[in-house]
Amino acid sequence: MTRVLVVDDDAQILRALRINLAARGYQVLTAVDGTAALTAAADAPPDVVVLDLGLPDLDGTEVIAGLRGWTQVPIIVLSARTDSHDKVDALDAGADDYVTKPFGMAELLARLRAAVRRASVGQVDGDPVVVTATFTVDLAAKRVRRGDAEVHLTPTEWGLLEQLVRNPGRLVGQKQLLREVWGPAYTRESNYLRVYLAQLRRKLELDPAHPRHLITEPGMGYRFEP
Amino acid sequence: MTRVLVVDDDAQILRALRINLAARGYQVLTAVDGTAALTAAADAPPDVVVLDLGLPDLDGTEVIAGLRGWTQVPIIVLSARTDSHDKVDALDAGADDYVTKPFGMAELLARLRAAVRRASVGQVDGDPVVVTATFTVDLAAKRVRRGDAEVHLTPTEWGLLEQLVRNPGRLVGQKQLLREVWGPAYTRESNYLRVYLAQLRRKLELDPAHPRHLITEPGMGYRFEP
DNA sequence: GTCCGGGCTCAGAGTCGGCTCAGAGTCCGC
DNA sequence: GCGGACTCTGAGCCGACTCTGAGCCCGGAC
Repeated sequence: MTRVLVVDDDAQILRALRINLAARGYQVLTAVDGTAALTAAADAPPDVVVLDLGLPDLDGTEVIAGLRGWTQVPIIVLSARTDSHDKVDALDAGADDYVTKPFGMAELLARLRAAVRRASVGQVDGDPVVVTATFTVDLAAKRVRRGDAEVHLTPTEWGLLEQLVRNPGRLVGQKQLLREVWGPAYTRESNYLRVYLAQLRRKLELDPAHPRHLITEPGMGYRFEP
Repeated sequence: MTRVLVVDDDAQILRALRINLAARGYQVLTAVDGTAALTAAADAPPDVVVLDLGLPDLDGTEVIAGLRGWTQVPIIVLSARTDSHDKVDALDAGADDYVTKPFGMAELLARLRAAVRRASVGQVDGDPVVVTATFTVDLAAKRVRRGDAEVHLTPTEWGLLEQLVRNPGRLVGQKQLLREVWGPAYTRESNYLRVYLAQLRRKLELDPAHPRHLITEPGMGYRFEP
């Protein structure tokens, strides 16, 4: 469960955030001033901090600095100040995001999700890959593996596969494929597609005669089925 | 140098951003529509993307999804829409931040700094020394050892090796290598690559004719295999 | 049943990209 | 001004990739 530390001296806002966050399955911790926030965070490190800038005891940037001294937890700043100077200060002090009051709850929640997602992807280091039952495609590294073995693809084969994999489950038209891989002058050479799709299937499919992931849609185009 | 890809169909904004970013030491790449943005990013991966939502060809969330399919690069969305619904959609699609037009340049720059800082903390991992079976590369000290002996590299050789070693296991395109080592005017001189890769292999590989770490991907680029 | 169009497979020809080597040009330090 | 290192260029060779054409299969139309 994701733990959110909400820091605000306004009981109204605290209440509203507590209810909304709890309803969405977050575990909510609260603090009403800067020192309480710092001790609470040190006590039980949260996954994300929502921090109001107008605290009674400490300046907002001090709280941010206090947290940043030892943790990279995402910090979303709330503030009534719309002055760009305040925003710049808070962000440069180490905040991740800055939302001005009055704020929409939907937007705040979306920014919260974005911050948490970002923090969590940073932990797993691997490249994002598309996986099927028989092969895996690493779009960033431009690599394809089938089981343990690396599969070598030619530029054309890779271009074709990339187009299909970038639209998982969706039908990609013949013209579109031809345009993206061969260029706009080749949109009628649909036989190229047949030849190279056959090669891809031979390299990637378990049973090339009955493909399960690189599907032909007769007369229309092709589809990659994850 | 931090590379920023700015995507906007408004020439005014493109110009303003280019000037402001370049003045602060960023390297600026631009694209005027979604497909150009996706190919530009695949061609030369930027460190951060500034993306306008109102593009002529693709929907903003499609561009975000297209990037998120293979990279975790920070995406800052620009938009004239203030509707919270749009913000939620963009953030949930994978954007990192959402700035509404008209925006203050100081604020945008601060959010940009925040996004880049965040992305860079995860990367610092470990020592800047890359080790393979036959040689070791110390990126910080700019030294290469092969067994006990120090190997001397010329500036060009080093630039090439550095690019490859900084992307271990990943394919680095010919254009990208040429741009990074020789400059943007040389992106077609792929014979340079052959000559210098051959030299590197002669200096570093056990069997230069059958390289195990500096791999050619015909028609696409080269790959460093740790 | 026959015809026809779209799709699959296979094999061969031509081209293109990649490797190697050697030599000329250029830049820098002494 | 000289020497040496570095960078660039060109030629020959080779292998791989791309394209093309022919034959075959399948399903639908007549």
